[in-house]
Amino acid sequence: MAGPEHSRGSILVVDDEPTIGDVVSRYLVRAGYRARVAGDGPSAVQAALDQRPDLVVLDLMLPGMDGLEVMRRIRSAHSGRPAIILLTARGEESDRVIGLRLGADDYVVKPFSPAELVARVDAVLRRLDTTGEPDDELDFGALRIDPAARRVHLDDEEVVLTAREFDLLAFLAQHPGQAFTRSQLMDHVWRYSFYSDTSTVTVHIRRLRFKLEPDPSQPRYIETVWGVGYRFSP
Amino acid sequence: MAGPEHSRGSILVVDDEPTIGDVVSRYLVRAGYRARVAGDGPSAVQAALDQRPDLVVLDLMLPGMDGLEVMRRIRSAHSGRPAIILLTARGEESDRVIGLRLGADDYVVKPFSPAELVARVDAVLRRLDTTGEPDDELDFGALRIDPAARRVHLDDEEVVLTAREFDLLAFLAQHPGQAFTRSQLMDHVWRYSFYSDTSTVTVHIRRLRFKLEPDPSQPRYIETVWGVGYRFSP
DNA sequence: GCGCGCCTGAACATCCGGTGAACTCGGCAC
DNA sequence: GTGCCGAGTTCACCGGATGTTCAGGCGCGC
Repeated sequence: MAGPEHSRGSILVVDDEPTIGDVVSRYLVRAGYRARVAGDGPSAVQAALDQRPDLVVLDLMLPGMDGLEVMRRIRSAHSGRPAIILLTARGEESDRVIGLRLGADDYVVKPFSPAELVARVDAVLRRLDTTGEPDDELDFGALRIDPAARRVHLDDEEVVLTAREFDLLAFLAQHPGQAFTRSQLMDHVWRYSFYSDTSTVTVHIRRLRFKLEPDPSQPRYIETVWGVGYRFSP
Repeated sequence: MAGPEHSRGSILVVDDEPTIGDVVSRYLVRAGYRARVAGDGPSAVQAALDQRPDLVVLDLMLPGMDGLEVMRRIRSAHSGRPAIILLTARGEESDRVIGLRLGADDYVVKPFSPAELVARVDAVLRRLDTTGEPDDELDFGALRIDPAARRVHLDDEEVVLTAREFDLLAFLAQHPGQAFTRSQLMDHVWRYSFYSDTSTVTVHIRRLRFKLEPDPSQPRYIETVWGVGYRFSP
């Protein structure tokens, strides 16, 4: 789509080996992305917060901080945000599995070719389409949602939501009227590639209703779509 | 929650090594899918046409026909229908990249564990989810059907339908004027491979008519096609 | 007028979402 | 390090919503 001038998305590459980070980022730039490199865990977390990338390419073998730990921090800082592709060494089967459970969007086994990585990045971002939802404030009269500030107001009163609660509400509200299955919500809000149990969604919906709805047993904003899932009604 | 549902989808496994095909299909069946195995390219293409699987697990190394060629044929046969997961040997990296470019949904590198493959299958199918028609709103004047919201309006009045009722109506309306047998409706709406009794369809049609038709005994939208089944007339 | 197929009503079986509560895990204060 | 706390997850239970079955009667097409 957009030419090389207007970037296709911003990507953070985390690898302790400068050569790899360098080559990879160069390929990504050539493919039309904006790319940054971080060489260790702490600076990766920092960069993720500053830069707000759309995707992070993360080497699991990092000095100082475990790669999975980095991933968890990035995710928990802003629970839904960047997609993550893990780089794993051959045979780290357990790491792979753990990584995917923690919600990596994909992984690439080393050694890999830069072309393959780029293809993976393309695939993941294509699948997630929306290169990040817009951060415009959502105004539904009594209910106002500010994605940038991550605040919600109901009748000018602030409603304090947890990270997941906010992400869930924001996602639903960004697609008003559309019905989603619990699995879809898991995909978009939790970013889990593999889920065990969708009842987590149910519970979070309940808490949202408890905090938001005038009468939680008679929801006005978050409707149940029986046999399907939920729908936000403005 | 993911209990022993009806069937989660139909899968075609293509591998020239009987052992692999066998093990994989067994795991898939245990995970709740219907699975078929094909041992070579031509029969894979044939099976894909007959069976219309939701997903194809395709070994790239096939005797007789190149795996990528098989993939192309399957894809071109019916437009983009089945999702495709490629099995590739380590190091066949160019194939993998080409595969992804050609529109494979994922690939798994051999050797892989069956559990991992199943997880991948889950992920791909859930990601695509839609398992069906586009979400465009259907407008027939007084009757409007919104698949995304899963809502139906009749003369600007919302008609509340259950999940099955909605699916049935949406399917019929997506093929206006076309007559379907009860078995076909079972196939498409219920996704059963084997059904004992098609009278379920009859009952659901009745309820739909009751909710939709101005005069349910004189149906306007859902016509009976004697000796065949039903037809939606816009 | 006949027979098959469709409609009807209601009973029956099943599923699903809401709920409360327990449990895990990290973060934080001490 | 220890222990508390909050967020997130998991689980079992329950009641109502939903889906299925069935027998009888009616209507359609021949």
